[in-house]
Amino acid sequence: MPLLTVKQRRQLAALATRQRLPPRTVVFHEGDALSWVFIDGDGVLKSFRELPSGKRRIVAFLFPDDLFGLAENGRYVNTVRTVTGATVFRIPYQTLAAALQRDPELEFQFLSKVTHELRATQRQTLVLGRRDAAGRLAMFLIMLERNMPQPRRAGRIPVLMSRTDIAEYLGLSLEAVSRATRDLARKGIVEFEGSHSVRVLDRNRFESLAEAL
Amino acid sequence: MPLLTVKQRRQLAALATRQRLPPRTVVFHEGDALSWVFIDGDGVLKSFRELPSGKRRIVAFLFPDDLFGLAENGRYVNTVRTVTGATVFRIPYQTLAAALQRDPELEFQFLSKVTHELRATQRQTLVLGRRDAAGRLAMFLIMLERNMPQPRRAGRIPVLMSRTDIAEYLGLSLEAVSRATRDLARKGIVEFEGSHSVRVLDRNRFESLAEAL
DNA sequence: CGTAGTATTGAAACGGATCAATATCTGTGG
DNA sequence: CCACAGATATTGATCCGTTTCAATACTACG
Repeated sequence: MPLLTVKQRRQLAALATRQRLPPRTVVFHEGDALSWVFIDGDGVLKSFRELPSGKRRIVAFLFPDDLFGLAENGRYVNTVRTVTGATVFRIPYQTLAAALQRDPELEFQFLSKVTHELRATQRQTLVLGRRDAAGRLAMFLIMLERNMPQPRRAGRIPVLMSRTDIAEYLGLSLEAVSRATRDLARKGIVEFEGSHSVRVLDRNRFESLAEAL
Repeated sequence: MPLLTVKQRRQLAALATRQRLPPRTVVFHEGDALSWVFIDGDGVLKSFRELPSGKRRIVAFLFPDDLFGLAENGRYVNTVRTVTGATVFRIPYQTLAAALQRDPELEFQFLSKVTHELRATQRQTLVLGRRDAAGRLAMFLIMLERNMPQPRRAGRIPVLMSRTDIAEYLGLSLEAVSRATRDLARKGIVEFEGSHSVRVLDRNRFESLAEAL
């Protein structure tokens, strides 16, 4: 997933409004009328659904350049909320639809982005198919590593979200996530520096655990 | 998801090759070089991945009008194989890419299709997030019902795939699927007529079970 | 009609959920 | 700057459902 090209940025800038959002800000709610489509310029957000039982399932974490604002029948499908502070680009849906009809190249960028989201979601179904908490966590950490901004310092992965968020994403209880982190550390595969930074100690075992199932 | 319009069919017909495939035919393998993009015209297919452990995870079932042939770095991401006999439309990737650059309206149809696949995959993550086999199965059956061809005869849902396929899709063991079907039947929620057709007996309990988690 | 794949059922063990108690972190106001 | 409160995280003990292993039944196709 390359960053946006200069040209794309220019095209988008003409259509979009840039917006700075503090942490824990709701961008839109599930069921709201579709009015804008968004691109994450910077920061992490989560896209989730509230279930009838009161539980919450995070469908995706959104990283820079990710497209979001998926709708069905004119209504957003998920709620989106910032995790960290974030900058988003907001494009009125009607404006976007019109621009896409006019500009096939721009449209192709959007097609690529949606395809990218599709691949990411398919990968998540693989994660959720696993039965073991430690394996799911390892896959999650690798996903974070892939989405890490530039300076990837030797095996140090920043974990911007809470344990609860991770649990809701991995389909595990908070406790299971906590225990899985402890287990990975105990086995000497990773090391936690505070609860929001991980360092990979044994890359081989880390990756083979992730690819195990 | 509406069927293709007459116009779309005409556009596609100009680009695509129609192909009739017997049951259990591999369309392409994970890792093969991307050469065509496909649309299911008729019949059911499965898109899956072989895991290092030898296990298999079905990422999606494909129903009429579904687009498939997702690739990354020029290689297919999943293996696709027919479940029933099927008719597929096969479009050379290069031809398609060129056509999309020329025809924004056609491109928009593809954008819609990919978006549709994305929604479907997100729904599946919700299914996989559940812990109870019976609930997952109920959601699966409702998904089948939604994708059923025209003549939806009073609560009778044809189940074209094997128990094993269902298990690989739901992230359960074969045995768990078997027991879940038995449980749904025992509770009088559905009734099986042979193992490849279900009749919904108690629509209310059926749907509330599916929406439970 | 037989055989190979497919499905069902039972018994036991494992792993995660849940409940509950305690610990740690974060941000706010005194 | 420190103390406090609320949220977040860790750890322990028990329970429950699914996996696994194993044996048997079904069914579809040649």
